[in-house]
Amino acid sequence: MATIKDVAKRAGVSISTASYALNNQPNVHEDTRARILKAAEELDYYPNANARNLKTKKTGNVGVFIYGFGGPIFSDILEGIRNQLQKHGFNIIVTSGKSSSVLLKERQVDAAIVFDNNILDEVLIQYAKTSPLIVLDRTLESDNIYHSMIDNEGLTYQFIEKMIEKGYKKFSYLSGPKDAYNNQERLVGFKRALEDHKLKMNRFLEGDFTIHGGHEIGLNLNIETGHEFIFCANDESAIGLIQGLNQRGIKVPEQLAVSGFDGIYLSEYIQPKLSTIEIDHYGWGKLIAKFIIAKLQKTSADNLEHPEAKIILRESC
Amino acid sequence: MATIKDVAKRAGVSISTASYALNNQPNVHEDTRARILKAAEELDYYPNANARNLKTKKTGNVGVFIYGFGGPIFSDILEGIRNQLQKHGFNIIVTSGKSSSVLLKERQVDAAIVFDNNILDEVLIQYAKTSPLIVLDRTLESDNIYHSMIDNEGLTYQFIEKMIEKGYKKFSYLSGPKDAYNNQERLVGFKRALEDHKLKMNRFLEGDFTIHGGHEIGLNLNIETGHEFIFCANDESAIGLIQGLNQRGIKVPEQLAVSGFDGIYLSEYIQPKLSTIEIDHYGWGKLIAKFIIAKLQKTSADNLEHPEAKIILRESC
DNA sequence: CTGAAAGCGCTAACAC
DNA sequence: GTGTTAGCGCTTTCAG
Repeated sequence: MATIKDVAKRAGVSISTASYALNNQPNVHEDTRARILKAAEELDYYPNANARNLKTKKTGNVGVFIYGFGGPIFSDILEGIRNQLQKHGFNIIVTSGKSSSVLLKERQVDAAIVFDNNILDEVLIQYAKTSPLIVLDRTLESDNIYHSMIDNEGLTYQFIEKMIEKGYKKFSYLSGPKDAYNNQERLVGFKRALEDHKLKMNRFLEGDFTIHGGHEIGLNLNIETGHEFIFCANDESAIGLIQGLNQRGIKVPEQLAVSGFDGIYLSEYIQPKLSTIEIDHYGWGKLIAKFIIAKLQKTSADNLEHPEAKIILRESC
Repeated sequence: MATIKDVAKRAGVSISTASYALNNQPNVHEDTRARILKAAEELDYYPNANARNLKTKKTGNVGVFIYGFGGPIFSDILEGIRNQLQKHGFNIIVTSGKSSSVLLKERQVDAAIVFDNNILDEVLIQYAKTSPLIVLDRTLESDNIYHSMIDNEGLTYQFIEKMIEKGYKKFSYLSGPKDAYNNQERLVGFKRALEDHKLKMNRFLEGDFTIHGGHEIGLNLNIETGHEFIFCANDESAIGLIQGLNQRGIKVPEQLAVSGFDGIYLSEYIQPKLSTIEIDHYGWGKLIAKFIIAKLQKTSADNLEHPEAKIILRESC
């Protein structure tokens, strides 16, 4: 690999002049600059990131740490983040699992966006001592740590209230994993809405946020008398549930009403089309990235906003 | 941030001794080692990756470069790759878009796995001059570049042949984007199978690999007389197609047979269940990662295999 | 078993 | 406009 030294030698200048030219600094004679650039070109020179980063204490990378590569949610958020980041010359690096803590500890990224419960608080706090950090799935108060979260509780509350107005009376909850932050908050909103309207939860169905989990339940659920409304903690569960019900010939929403949460792409393509609480994930990603960029460039101190959401009533309830 | 110098000072040893201790080298007295480790602990010391990488010319990172974060395929492959990589102490870094070329050029990763048509051949060739590279979506012959690909053509051929044996005679093709490698190869296999059995393609439907694209077609397709078989270039198209057809009350497979390609999770959860060519994406990812690890550790020179696949006949044809 | 010192490739004062 | 040089934080010879 050619180094800046090679370029300098070939162009017949000193290393520093080469560096200046290569970094588009002024104060380099045009002819010299041209010679240097040409030499770099000929040698297939590309700066060594480690050396540069070591010196400048910056990497130009922003890390996104997620708990898994799967799922329709992350892909939208990631695309939103990427879009903004790359517009401003930052690289997006996404990782998951053990690698996350390593990259964080080694500071391989200038800023971090975290959506992974498995990363320890202390790792985050330590990281935030020097670099901005955004957490999306926990409340962790510390300097340099910022939050942006879905208003799970409020949105669920609103939604259930709307359904009550619509005449539903018998509400059940199909949950996500017990330890999932989103699930917990949604459940709180759900319960609170019912309480405030003097209703109580009909039954609690334990799911896992997956289509598979919902499907199993749909296949085996005993259908009660009285028009039941199953609020699913996310769209995937709801989709699986509906598929299972469909297979048994149970009509949604006629015999059983169902709704989801997230507003994933698929929710429009099932039958009946899923009613849900739609989160603007792509926009959320952009929002987050914009904030990070501002922080890194110290341009401003905007507030980090929360993602936009709206209730979408389609056919399933 | 504490550096190794701080640790050494606090432990009352030289920098080199500190380095040895921190890197679990032998030849350090246990007491000294303990003192150093304690100092490191107290100072929240963590090695600076850039300095280390600059010196060792290694990063411990393997990059995966994909054309987008969406889609059910990548998530499985990525999980497979991650699983293996992390088992062996490597980090997975995934990125997309402009960042890909940057990370590649700057050699921020010790090895690369590429599944993104947008990255230029020359960038890859340049990268491969020093580091192993696996391409999954193009044929690019060069030193240090390895391939692992789905046998798109062969599998499609086999599948169609099987369907011909089953009695189908009228085959149409629902494509992916024209420029997608996978799509092209599948089409070749499709046509060849028909030719070899003296049949010709009934019609060519232009899709885009998405549920949405398939759905539009399903909604608008004019149903011909004679039992038509629509081979979809991927599962998502097929799923969309079936949903569109369902909405119009057209029965699959009774009135129209459909099949997909990929074997995504969802394909089991639609009605009718989708018949498809299932690729073991997770296993593929593991395979790829294993090969990379061997290369990086120079353990062996295994051949890089191709992903496993099998034909899954469910209900849609 | 421990320390001194060179050097990885680059940036950025500082001098001229 | 250009060159000299220190030094980022670390690993690793080489001496002792």
